[in-house]
Amino acid sequence: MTRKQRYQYVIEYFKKNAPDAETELIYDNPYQLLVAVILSAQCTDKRVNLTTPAIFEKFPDVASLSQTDFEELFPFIRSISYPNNKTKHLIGMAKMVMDDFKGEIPMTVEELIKLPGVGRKTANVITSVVDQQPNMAVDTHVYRVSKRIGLVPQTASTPLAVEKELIKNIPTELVHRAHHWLILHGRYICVARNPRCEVCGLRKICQYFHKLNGGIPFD
DNA sequence: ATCCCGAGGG
DNA sequence: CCCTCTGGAT
Repeated sequence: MTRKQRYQYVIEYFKKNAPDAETELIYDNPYQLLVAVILSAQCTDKRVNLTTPAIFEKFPDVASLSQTDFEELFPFIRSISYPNNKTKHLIGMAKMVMDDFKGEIPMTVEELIKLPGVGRKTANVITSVVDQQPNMAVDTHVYRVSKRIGLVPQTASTPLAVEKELIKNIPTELVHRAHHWLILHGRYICVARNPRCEVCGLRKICQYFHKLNGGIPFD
């Protein structure tokens, strides 16, 4: 099976069997989305949603967030992974937006990754969701699933390499939906440990499944 | 007990 | 490339 055929198969599958999201990050504007995504590392959306309302009430915009300090913000972040780092990142991010970007959250990947706490994955989320740019955020789910089902060569060993490969092969108009599909498939079916291959409609073309089963297809 | 929905730093 | 940060989910 060629790579192109593989993509066609996977896209057709997801078009017919789009996974449903149980929880999504809750936000009203780009500022809130940026804060939520920074907080989401190694943490469920559900838990992030539990903490953000209080943060958004106390700090309704970048300007107010830029004026707080560690002691004031930390309690809001306390129950999320890496609270020390994330508290510093949020304040640093807000200060830089005020000082270097005139209080407006920048909307290019190159500018966004200059912000503390914002790496390539976060920058791709912001630009694609807020500005509909055809960017692919490669988090651990997208990375794992893409490699398992063979959308990218096994030699693609970094998130950036996987991102380039996916962007090269997925039609621009489908990038946003494909991102969603891969995330949710990874979150609910193709989980890191003990993937639920028995309920996965992609196992027929899945290299990882075949490897787990000694190269013998399930059906 | 062990793993996990990134980023920064050495 | 490796390590660290960390609480919560399971």
